[in-house]
Amino acid sequence: MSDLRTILAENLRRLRKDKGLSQEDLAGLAEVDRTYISLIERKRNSISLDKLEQIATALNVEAYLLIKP
Amino acid sequence: MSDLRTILAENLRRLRKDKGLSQEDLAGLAEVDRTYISLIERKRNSISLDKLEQIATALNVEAYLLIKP
DNA sequence: TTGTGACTAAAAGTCCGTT
DNA sequence: CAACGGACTTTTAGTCACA
Repeated sequence: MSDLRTILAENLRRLRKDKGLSQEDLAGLAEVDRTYISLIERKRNSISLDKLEQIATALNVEAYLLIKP
Repeated sequence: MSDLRTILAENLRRLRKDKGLSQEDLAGLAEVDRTYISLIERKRNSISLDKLEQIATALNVEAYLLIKP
C-alpha cells in the first residue's frame, strides 16, 4: 500500500491546521490549484517531488518532514 | 542549488554505491527499468511519492531519508 | 556500466463547476 | 470550508536501441 500517501496526508493536514490555513490559503501560498491540496489530503494522488517542495516551502518546513512518519 | 531532485540524486547514488549495487541491480530490486534509475540520478524528472517509496523499499531505508539533505 | 533521445501510455495537476 | 466530478493540459512512467 501507499503508506507515504497516508503519512503525507496526515502531516500536511496537521501542519496546515496548526498554521490556521484553509486548503485554499495554502494552495495560494504554494501556487498550486485549490483542488490539489484536497486531493493530497484525501490520498488520491502520488504527488511529485517538485510539488512536495513547493508545498513544504509554503509551510516553511523541510520537505522531508512532510513524509517522515 | 540543493533542490529535492539534487538531494535525491545524491542520496540515491550514495546509498546504491554503499550497497555495491549497479543501477541495473537496484532496478531489479525496485522492479523498475534500469534507465529509470539513471533518469533519477541525472535529475531528469520529478518522481512521484509512490516511486520514491518503491525505491526506498528496495534499498531498505525509510523513504524520507532519500530526500533528507 | 551508465547516459541519452525518442517515443507512447499513464498519471499528475489545473480549471471549471456543484454539493 | 471541504469533498467531489468532468474535461482538460502537462509531466512522469516506462521502454528501446544505441553511444
